[in-house]
Amino acid sequence: MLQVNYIRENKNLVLERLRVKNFSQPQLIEEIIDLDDQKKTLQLQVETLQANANVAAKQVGDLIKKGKHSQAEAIKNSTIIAKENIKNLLVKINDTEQVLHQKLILIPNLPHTSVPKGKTSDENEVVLSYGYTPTLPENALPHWDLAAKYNLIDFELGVKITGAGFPVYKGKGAKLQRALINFFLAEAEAAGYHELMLPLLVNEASGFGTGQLPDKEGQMYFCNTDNLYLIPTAEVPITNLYRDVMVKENELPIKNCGYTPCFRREAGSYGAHVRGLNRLHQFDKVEIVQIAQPYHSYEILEQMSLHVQQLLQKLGLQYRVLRLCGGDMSFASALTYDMEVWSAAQKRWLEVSSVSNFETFQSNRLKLRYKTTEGKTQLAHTLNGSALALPRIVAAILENYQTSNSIQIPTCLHPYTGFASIS
RNA sequence: GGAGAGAUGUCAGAGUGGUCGAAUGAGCCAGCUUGGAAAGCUGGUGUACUGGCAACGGUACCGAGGGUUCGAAUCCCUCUUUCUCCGCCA
Repeated sequence: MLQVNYIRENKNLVLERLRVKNFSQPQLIEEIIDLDDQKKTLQLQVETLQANANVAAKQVGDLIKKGKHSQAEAIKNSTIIAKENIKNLLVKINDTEQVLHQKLILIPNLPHTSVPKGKTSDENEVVLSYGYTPTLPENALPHWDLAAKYNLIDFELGVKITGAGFPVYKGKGAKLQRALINFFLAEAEAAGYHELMLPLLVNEASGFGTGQLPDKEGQMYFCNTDNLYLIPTAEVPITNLYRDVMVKENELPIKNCGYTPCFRREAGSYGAHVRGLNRLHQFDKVEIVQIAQPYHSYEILEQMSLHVQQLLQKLGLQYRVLRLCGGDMSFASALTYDMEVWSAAQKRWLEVSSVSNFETFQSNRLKLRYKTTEGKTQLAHTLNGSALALPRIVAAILENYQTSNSIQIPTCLHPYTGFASIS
């Protein structure tokens, strides 16, 4: 959520930046400023009345103490009208604020100046490519066939007990999952992240704090009886740990990480491109999250991007880094890098990580602030990234490391799997 | 799930319907003191919105939301949450 005062003071810049994100309702900016003006006028009125009422109430107290009851009664009567006015004005202010808020939360975050213009993922900018395309054996298989061939993942069993998109990992397939999680967590810890184990269900305030609500309500599973949402990413519980929190500047940057399953409804996405592990309703992910001073956040974004890239390098996967264009970025992000690995048998890029700087967009909703060493309070910047999401990594490992009769496990995982190949 | 007791500032912890943004203590910051430190002394020390060029003001906030009242931290209602006891349970 943007700050009203920022919008007011930088109206033209805001409008220009929103064009990069292809924002379709620029008139909202003017409406927001108008509503804020109205609110201020009303607030000034009501506060004047309240100040008078406070004085009057004090006078009544004094007069009663001095035994001047008739004078006290006179003042009492005179305040009754003012009270009515205050009440009405407060209702008006509340209404205005609500309309203002409703409009404000429709404004996406402003993209960073380096964000390319563009409407679709075709216009994302390839920042760098790394690694070589592996040479596969003649009869190379896509990962879903490999998963069946080596009895690693059972998609049909998942359909039976839950539904499509909830695979059952078996034997070495399950162990590979556990190994990847441990590898990712160990790497995150080595990079200075503090490990957390988190609730998988969150309340509405948390969903709002990180921007999933109201924007992506339909993407989250919802437990009606208890009013809780299943988390679509560990970003939600981790970042919301700092909702309504004031941190000290010398504590920054705060680096947290956590492994969680992630639940996404992915309503309306079916077909060949979501086959196998390409898109799931439940998947595992290690997330890294940082809270930083505004003047450090872009440097930190690069560090986080590097951290993710190093994971991919250690896994020996060919990847590329994209800077998302305005049209492909998320609502809340100011700058996002997507990492994609090459899925050699499917012959396509798979997104395995997304690293974003939200600047103050989340922290304004969260009321996550820090006190500078000079004693000023200001909103912190929040950043997060997947490091990494498992299913597509597994897909790429299975496909890229296949031989005609086995799958070789990347060396960095051997200490975690306890085996070097699957056959 | 049932019964009871709580929720006050950074923390601990007072608080009679008016003099309460809130005692007291600790912490923290600054100054004095000191060769330096500790102790001691003095002063300061919440957040949000808002008026004003500023100096300096105003309003709101005692878990959240309503209500009673001229006036609410204090009384009433609802909710959230913590603790204790009982029940159930991995």
